[in-house]
Amino acid sequence: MAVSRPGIRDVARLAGVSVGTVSKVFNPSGAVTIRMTEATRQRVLDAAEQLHYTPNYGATLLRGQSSRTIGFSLSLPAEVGAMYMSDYPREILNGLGRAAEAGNYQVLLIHGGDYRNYMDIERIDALVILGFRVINNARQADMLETFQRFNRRQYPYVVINNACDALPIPSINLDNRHGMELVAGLIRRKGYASVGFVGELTANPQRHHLDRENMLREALRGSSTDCDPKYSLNGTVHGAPDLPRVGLYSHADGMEAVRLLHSRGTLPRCLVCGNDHIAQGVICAAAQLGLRIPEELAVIGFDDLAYSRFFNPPLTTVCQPFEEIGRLAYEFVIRKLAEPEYFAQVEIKPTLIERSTT
Amino acid sequence: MAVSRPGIRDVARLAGVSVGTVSKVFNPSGAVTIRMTEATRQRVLDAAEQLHYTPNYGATLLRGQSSRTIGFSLSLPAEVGAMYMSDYPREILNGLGRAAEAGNYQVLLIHGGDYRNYMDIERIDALVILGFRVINNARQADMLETFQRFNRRQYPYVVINNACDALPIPSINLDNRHGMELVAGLIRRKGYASVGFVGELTANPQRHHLDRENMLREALRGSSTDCDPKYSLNGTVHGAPDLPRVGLYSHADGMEAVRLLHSRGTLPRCLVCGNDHIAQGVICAAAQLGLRIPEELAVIGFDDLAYSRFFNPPLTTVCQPFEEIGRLAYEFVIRKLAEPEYFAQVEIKPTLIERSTT
DNA sequence: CTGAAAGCGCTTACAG
DNA sequence: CTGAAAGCGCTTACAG
Repeated sequence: MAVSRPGIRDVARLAGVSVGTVSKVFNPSGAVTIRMTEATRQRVLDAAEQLHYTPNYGATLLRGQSSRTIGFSLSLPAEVGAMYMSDYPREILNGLGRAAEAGNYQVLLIHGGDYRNYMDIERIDALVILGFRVINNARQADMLETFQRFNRRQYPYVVINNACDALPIPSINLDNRHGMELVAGLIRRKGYASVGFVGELTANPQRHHLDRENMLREALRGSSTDCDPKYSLNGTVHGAPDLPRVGLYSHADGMEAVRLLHSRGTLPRCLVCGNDHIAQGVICAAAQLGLRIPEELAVIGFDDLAYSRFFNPPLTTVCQPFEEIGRLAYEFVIRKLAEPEYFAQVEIKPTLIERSTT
Repeated sequence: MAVSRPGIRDVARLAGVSVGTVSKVFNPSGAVTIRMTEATRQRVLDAAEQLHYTPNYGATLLRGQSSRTIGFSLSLPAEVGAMYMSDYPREILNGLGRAAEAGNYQVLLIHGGDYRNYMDIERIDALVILGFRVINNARQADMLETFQRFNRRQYPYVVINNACDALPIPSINLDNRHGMELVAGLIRRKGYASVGFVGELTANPQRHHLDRENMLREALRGSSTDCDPKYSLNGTVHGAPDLPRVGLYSHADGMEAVRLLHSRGTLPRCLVCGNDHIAQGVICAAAQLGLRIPEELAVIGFDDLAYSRFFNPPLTTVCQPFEEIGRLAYEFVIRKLAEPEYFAQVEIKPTLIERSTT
């Protein structure tokens, strides 16, 4: 980096044009209304090539109005560690990344609490935050204050999985209730006699697991299916180890849940799982116990990860369109960039994918 | 962004100090040797807080020497699409990201061919490239030229899975041969009568699958195991569809391979798979055919993804320490940043994890 | 299109 | 520590 690099004046000198012209060549969408012939443009490009000139990013950023960068923040609770991308954040990122690429934006991964000031310093134009809703989040008060500030300044940001109920924030949320209604419909059709729900076996689980369990129970109201709580394990479980969170994976929770329910004699006919990781653990443990799926135990997941169709057996699950969600997040902030008053809370409808575990 | 934001002079005025002092507070490791009392520092911080001042990133970048940003590039071939992060890149990114976070660096995801000039424009301090070696890579010549330029300028970069044989480039590579020797050792111990290899069923597969098949065959030389090519499917397969690459997933290749080998009557006693995705597909298809694993068909994977231990049955596989590789990549470029002459080609030894598919 | 210049918001060297 | 200033490498407004 110590090497003295050519500047815009060097290129201008070599090409025999003014610096304004060079600037315009490298900044065609800028405010300056210089018009030039293709021959002039080519002469500038040739000179730049010859000198190995590239515009300095810091200077461009300082003078220009855009960093052409979108931040992506995993606002994880402290116990997970600030940087841990599991399967579904990765799929959202793929959708966001491809949309950004098409729009000539880059994606900056932002660790930990840093996301709070990247727009202040103009390092990013917009921010996509992936919410992570747990029962006890030490960062809740801090997030509330941050989002209030963002709103006051009309920053272009959006939260996927709204993690802040106390405030109306721009967000993209999955309609969990609709998802559980689809699941309940399947259970009624199949006529399973009993149903349980498996979430995370920890005192501080993600809230959507608790929500989904409640919504499932409500959707099954009036049916002949037995939903007694004894069939379910979700959150703090007496007699179960509080499983340490390893990254964002929860396969082990599914395995442990099956073992516990089985040993207690309360394994239901069908287990609905808070996500596909848990379902994979459930299938793994059930197979080890010699249970046939779906004849003796039906399993329903939630998420439809890229590889859930290759489970043994292939998983029946609720499909979240993750890449689509990533793309929508991109479009959301781009629109907000153009319309400072724009506000929305987008709701996404999941679908049900029936495979071989039901 | 139209709002006029407070500058360093505003803070200096309010705190009753010089701009140099403010700069030093926000830039403690800078070259200037201003010393101040804790009381002065606190006064500056209070003034900044009151004005909601944050240093402008563009100006800092222009004047300073570091962007404190490391680029991460997935140099995928065009047919995959420029932005597609599958399982193992994600795990490498997690390792890189956490190391970067600890070192106060950010990670910028770089799409497509852009990685070629991000160091030129000083947008990033260093670059980690994840190589993707296919038989025919249209970008090969371009990569060669790029790496030559990087070497000439002593840029801090490192390639994980060296994708450019024609040039000595700083790299971190897995010792595939060692991995396949471990696999061969297991096969000898188990005494499997016949062994095949399943890679990607496409005319343009990843080279490491072909390498691994060859290395396996060499490692089994002299054993009683039958390695006849009829048991293997890797690359172009006559009679098989050329499976379109969906992202970087290859589960479908594993499924298709089992169906084909089975219908031809050449399913071996043990299938070694080019990666765990293929292994998952193999298990899924074998179960559908009613084959018992491992009694009738043994399966060995490669990678040890985070969830391979939860396959049904849990997968025996060669373990790549992906997060460790990400961390090593970080340390590599940080060292190169400090020692411009530093060069290395690091080799990583995989280990064998025996679970229930053998 | 040119050419000379202001200024973005910082860091740093300098004289005190 | 202060205070005034140069300068990083650009973009842009201005007069021609």
